Amino acid sequence: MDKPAARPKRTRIQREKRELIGEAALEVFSQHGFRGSTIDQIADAAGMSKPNLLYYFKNKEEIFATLIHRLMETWLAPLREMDAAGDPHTEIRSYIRRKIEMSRDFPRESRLFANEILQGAPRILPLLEGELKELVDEKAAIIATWMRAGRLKMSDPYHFIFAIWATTQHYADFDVQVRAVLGENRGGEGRFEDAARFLEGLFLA
Amino acid sequence: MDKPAARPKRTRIQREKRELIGEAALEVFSQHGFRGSTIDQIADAAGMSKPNLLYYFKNKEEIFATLIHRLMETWLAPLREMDAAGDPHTEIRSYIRRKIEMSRDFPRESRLFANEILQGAPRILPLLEGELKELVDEKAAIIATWMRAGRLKMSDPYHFIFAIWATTQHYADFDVQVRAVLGENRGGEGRFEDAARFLEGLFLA
DNA sequence: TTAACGTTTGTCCAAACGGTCAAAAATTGC
DNA sequence: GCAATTTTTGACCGTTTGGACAAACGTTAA
Repeated sequence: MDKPAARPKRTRIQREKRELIGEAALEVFSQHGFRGSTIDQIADAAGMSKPNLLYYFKNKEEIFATLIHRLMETWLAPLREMDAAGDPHTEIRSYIRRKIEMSRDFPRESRLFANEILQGAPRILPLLEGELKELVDEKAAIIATWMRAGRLKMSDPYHFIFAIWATTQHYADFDVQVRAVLGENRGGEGRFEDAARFLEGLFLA
Repeated sequence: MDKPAARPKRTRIQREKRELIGEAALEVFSQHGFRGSTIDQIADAAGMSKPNLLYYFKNKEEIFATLIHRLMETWLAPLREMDAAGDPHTEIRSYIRRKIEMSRDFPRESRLFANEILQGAPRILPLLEGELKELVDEKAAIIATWMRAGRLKMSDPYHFIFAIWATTQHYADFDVQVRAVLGENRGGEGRFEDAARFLEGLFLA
């Protein structure tokens, strides 16, 4: 078994700077992808020189890996909260709400994640096959129970979850397209609220 | 007004080679994105030398632009076919079918497109605001008519279309994740058929 | 045969990029 | 105040990359 690579003790400055770099890297990576981003761009965005940045992260890969692994937790949190003991409609509704809010408030994170998956998830495939699959298996089972009990319209719980992911994240990942199509009038901030209402209707018919 | 840049007359070899390069470029670009792909990779995939490739396309940008513009037509075709005179349920069902089939049969095209949008659609934004918006406006109006006539469940026609896009394309763009979650048993080719059935149920409830 | 034209390649270049290093500057602990 | 340690930087290096170019090769038709 691998030890979890004893976390190096860090100074206050190190913690702060790594945080600052993470924020800058999120901005840059989410806009240009891994290969499209340069260390210089990230260093600029973080207000420091390239060698200085490389004092805190040993290379570009490590910045990206740190970012995306931290992101996975945030990303799965809403699904984790889905409670077997709760009311099905309420649970699904608030899951959709939370996911739409994440698309509205953290579009960069969503795009970073989408980018990684699009490229074949080279860095997080094990997490998808392990942690994510287990979580989805668990929640799909709950949803299946709800459906069998007649408390939710019958359908395939896995594809049900996929559909919620796809539709909610669409508003972050394909934001440009959504705004282009909605145009001036309806493309404002209200689009997230409209989307949320539409999706509740769709999934809780 | 701009003239449409009088198309240069091409020899048979030029047409064939440009086609060959397009196919190779689709393979490479859809896997690594624009910045992540090199002209050398594309040339290799097309079985020719880099200078040879650059004899047919003046630079990397032109290869990509040609690809994505050609792609747009294919991509919008299914929506174009939606017929106001047809039966609403039949029309929607076959639209979903066609879109799922495209995800299954042309995942590279889907990913290339997703990549472009994710980066902010730098090369096709005008098309999204023009041609695409017009098409969607037209079809959303048809759907709205169907809804008002009680022939389709009432909802927001724009978000209805977005949801179909998001869910169907999800099976191409997030394929790795879908397969990771479904696992060995259900992750086989049958997943597209399962998805199609699920989505018909979802959208035509 | 040869001139004209289309195609292919080896070689080369400048810029961009990821990353190193040693030395300077700032901070911390005593 | 001073030594030890941490942080920051300018200069530098090797590699990759997009692209240019001229020369060679092939094809066609008078």
